Amino acid sequence: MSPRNASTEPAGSSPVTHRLGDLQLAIMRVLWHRGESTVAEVHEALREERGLAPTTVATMLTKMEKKGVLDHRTEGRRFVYRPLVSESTVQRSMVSELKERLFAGNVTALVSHLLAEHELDAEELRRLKRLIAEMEDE
Amino acid sequence: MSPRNASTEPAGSSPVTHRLGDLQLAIMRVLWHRGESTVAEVHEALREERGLAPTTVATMLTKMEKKGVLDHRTEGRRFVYRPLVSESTVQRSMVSELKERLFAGNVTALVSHLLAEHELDAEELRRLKRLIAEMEDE
DNA sequence: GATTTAAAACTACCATGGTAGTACTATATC
DNA sequence: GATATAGTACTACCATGGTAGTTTTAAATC
Repeated sequence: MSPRNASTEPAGSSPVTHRLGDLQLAIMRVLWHRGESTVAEVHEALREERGLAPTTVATMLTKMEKKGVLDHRTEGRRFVYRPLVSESTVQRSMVSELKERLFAGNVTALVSHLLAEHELDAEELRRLKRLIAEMEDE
Repeated sequence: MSPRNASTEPAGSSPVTHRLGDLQLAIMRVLWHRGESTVAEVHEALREERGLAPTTVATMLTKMEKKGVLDHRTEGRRFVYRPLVSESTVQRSMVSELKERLFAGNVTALVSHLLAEHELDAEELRRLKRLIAEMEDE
């Protein structure tokens, strides 16, 4: 149940930008949750929220494999896909990109924006305050 | 010096997603800073960091105008462009999108991620704590 | 062994962002 | 008035994300 799945990070990987589109992210989410999945399983997992053709999912998986964010092995006649980049890596790189592009790299500006424009309730504020406090005494 | 520039927000505008690419953002930044600019001025402003052909900038401006994020008036034979969406609107919509896609809409999760993975120094932490405090007594 | 069938391979589109060359046009200049 | 010129218009390409149909292949079943 540990969120840090270091094994999904290849050692000497190229400086891939890990920028993923919407469907790609949805697919990765499935794989991150399940560890690995066949095309049919991914398709089924996305059925409700997207209702895509199975071939669409398969095509995307192929493209993503070429891109290096996932991998597959063969099991009988099915492909079993597995993520090659961790969720936190993708989060880090996509958040960094946004931070750079939209806030000139200023983390504080981004956090301020979040506090000001994305309503947090009292509970959430308290939780964040605690988090910052923990951050501080380290 | 007020960051809330409501005048750049059209009243009954369509629910445009305000998703901008990298160059588009760079161009908007120029316009946000200068208020308005000719093609040549935008081109010049981006010369150092990008070194694009003038026509590239012009083409992009045309595409962006069709998309509705900016506008132009004619001055002599030059076009003078002006933003139609404010920086904070674009920030809000792009940050929201990322939050949705990557953190299942959970603001706190995103902020936590920022605190954990994007090193803030003591000063920044203090500033954020103050911000949260202000947020709380309102 | 013949046939159904499930799975991947291949191919094809479309939209958008990014990049830029070429064509046109209307001033400014000689 | 002819010409140089500055600016926009038009056209074209490429990459990537998204979507899916058609073809091939190999295994399962009769």
